[in-house]
Amino acid sequence: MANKAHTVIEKQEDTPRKKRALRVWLGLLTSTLLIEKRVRARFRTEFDTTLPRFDVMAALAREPKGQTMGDVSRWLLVSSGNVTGIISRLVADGLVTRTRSVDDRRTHLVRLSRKGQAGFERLSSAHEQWIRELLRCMTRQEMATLDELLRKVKVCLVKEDY
Amino acid sequence: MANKAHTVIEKQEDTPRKKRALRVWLGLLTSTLLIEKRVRARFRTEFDTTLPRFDVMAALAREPKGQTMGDVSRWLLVSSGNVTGIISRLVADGLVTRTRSVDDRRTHLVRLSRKGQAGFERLSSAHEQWIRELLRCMTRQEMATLDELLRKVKVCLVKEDY
DNA sequence: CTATAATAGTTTAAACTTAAACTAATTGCC
DNA sequence: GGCAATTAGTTTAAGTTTAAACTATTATAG
Repeated sequence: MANKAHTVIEKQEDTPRKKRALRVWLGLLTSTLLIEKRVRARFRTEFDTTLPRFDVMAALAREPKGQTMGDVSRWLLVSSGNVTGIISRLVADGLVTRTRSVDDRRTHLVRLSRKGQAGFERLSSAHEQWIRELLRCMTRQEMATLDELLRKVKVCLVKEDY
Repeated sequence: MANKAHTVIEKQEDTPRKKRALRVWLGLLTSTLLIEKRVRARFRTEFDTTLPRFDVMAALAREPKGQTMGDVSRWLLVSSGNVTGIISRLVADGLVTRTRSVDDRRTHLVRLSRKGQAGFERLSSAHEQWIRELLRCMTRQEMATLDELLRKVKVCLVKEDY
């Protein structure tokens, strides 16, 4: 973006190798944003809830026995303060229970309430259907390749930056 | 996530076709989040700025003659209220100028100031370098394929949901 | 045992984000 | 011309997000 003085037209084909990684990154970002926008909108209009709430509920649903705030924070890759806020609202709505652990009184055991479980199942199956529809025009092979490449990206990231 | 009662172990290989799209979506989300986290951290520690500020400056840099708030909002896929806030802070910092248009007095012409241009060039080249490093272990061919598939995802999205 | 370090969470301040309501200006229709 | 509909942008309220400071608890070192 800084030094394009030497080339008036910037076509996709002649992208210099320098910009290849940048182009992949922008592609990732845009695809993700577009899907996110649609999913957020449907959570709001069809279920009057939000994507972050769903994400936290999905994390909790993985462990019916319950888990700590830190588990949720690490799984979702967000800060612990962030989890505190969302969990608090879910608890206030009766969808989640939070109980102080007895053996380690620093930690809290959080889990979906019965109401939360039922709610999550409805959200989850709708969500899955939305994603399937959004990616409907991708072939099985394309999705497999994309999945594989994305997995490699994640491996790269862990390898590169510490 | 809802109905995994019939299978205790969930391996990646035997993911039912139902979950393929979901898996791709989670891969997209996670890769993007991981890169974003690293980029945010470096913008903060090395330049004391934020990713959204950079995004807006990058959008402005595309049009040295200036553009409207709406142009920026549409380019970045974010709400106009969002752009208003970020631009206001950039203006307050002397990095951006905002002038009311004469011919259509509803619109504002926004553009990088000289200081903003200079600042953006530094941010931009560092940013490009970070991304290149983060994706260093991806081969040229892998990046080309990934780029192509992501482009197709975007086409899908536009086609599917209106 | 006790002081220190490390850990789990919460709180706080600031920024980001959105949708919805709102203001101001322009366009279109008659 | 004049009024309705549209458009550009801002404002508002609520929620999300982060980093940093803080509290409470547990682990560790001597």
